[in-house]
Amino acid sequence: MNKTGVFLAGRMNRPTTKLNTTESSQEDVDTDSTSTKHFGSEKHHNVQPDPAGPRLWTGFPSDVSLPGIFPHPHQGIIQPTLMDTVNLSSVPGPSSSSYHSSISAPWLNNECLFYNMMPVDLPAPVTNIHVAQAMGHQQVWEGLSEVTPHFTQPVVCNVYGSGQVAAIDICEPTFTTSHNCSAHADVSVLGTPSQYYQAACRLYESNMQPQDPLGRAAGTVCESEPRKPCHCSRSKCLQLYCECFANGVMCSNCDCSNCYNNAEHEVRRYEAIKLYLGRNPDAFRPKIAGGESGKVKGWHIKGCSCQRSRCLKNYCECFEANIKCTSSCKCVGCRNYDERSEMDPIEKTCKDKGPASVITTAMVEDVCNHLVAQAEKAEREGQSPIQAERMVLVEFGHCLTQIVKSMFKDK
DNA sequence: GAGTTTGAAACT
DNA sequence: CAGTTTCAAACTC
Repeated sequence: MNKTGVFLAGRMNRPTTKLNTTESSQEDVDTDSTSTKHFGSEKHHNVQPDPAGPRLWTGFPSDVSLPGIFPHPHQGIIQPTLMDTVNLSSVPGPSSSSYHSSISAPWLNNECLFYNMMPVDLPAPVTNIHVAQAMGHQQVWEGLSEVTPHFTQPVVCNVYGSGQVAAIDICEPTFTTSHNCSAHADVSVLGTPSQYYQAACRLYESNMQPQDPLGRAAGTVCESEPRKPCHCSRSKCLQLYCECFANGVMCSNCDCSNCYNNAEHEVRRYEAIKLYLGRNPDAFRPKIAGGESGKVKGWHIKGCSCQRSRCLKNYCECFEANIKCTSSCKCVGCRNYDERSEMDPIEKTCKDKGPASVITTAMVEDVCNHLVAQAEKAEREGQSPIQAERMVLVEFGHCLTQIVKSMFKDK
């Protein structure tokens, strides 16, 4: 069971492969075979490699000039007008869902994005710009948070079947409106899948560390705060059952057996990470939104599903996180509700509640804290008033997104 | 410490 | 998407 600080499981993009950590299938998850499988091999995705190379993107072609778009090969700007020109749903490919299998809208921190792409039949010439477009368009697709292109984190982009991957470190994001956004991108092609894994994991690890008051609670193997050891025996600590793995932490001083969540099993660990990110880009995100600042405790984005504990025992993720259940929860007979919010006095259930019970006072306080924190951050950094305002607005957008997701998750 | 209960994750 | 199984943490004795 995952507990406080464990990560959000949101919209699923289930692959056809399953994560199998049993002994009988260990080899399936090992080295080359899985690299091929998880990188969308021809076999797995029924896509034949293009003899001319990847059709979507292999980096910045030296002969492509994009004046005004990418000023130079390592400092690009994603133009807003271009973002609206590509409709991914209309792009032919083996699977429209697998084409843009994973890109997440960052919520609270600078964690790494893993972005997988299938080589599809895009009209030539296809350039890196299409990636930018795809990313921007996907952002628009994903919802409110996604239309705010807060690309503050590195992006690891894998072009399926191409044998090439790229790390995109996008910085200095700016935000104005959902149709007017830009981001500066530093893009470099990494090359082989193994390089991808290494880069992905580096970024994953580095960005899982606590970074700011709005960041996740979990750290990495190098975390400074003590962490409860896991006791996994069957999952090899490579499933989300394992708290360490779910928190993006390598097992250390745990009581687990047959653990693969360590540096000795990097490849397998990366495979698992990538698989879960492929299924769900938010797989390693905190389940508890906000709640890192002061007395405000945040809220459980997905909500609990308790049946018997009445949400009064630590079996309940909300209770254990010391937060109240909301209408996002599917619990029955809940006693862990915010008395300041509307709650069915008879059933004491969090089901089928309106926004009044979704937007709890804790949420409101939390949002306010976040906005203040953002303003203070801007002040510390000596940002201009306009930039400070922008930062606060971006943060507000993030908060709203989470609230909206909570409200409509089960609707 | 062993066994049971619980609910999230994984699977069908 | 609902039902079932698996898993590991929480809990009880």
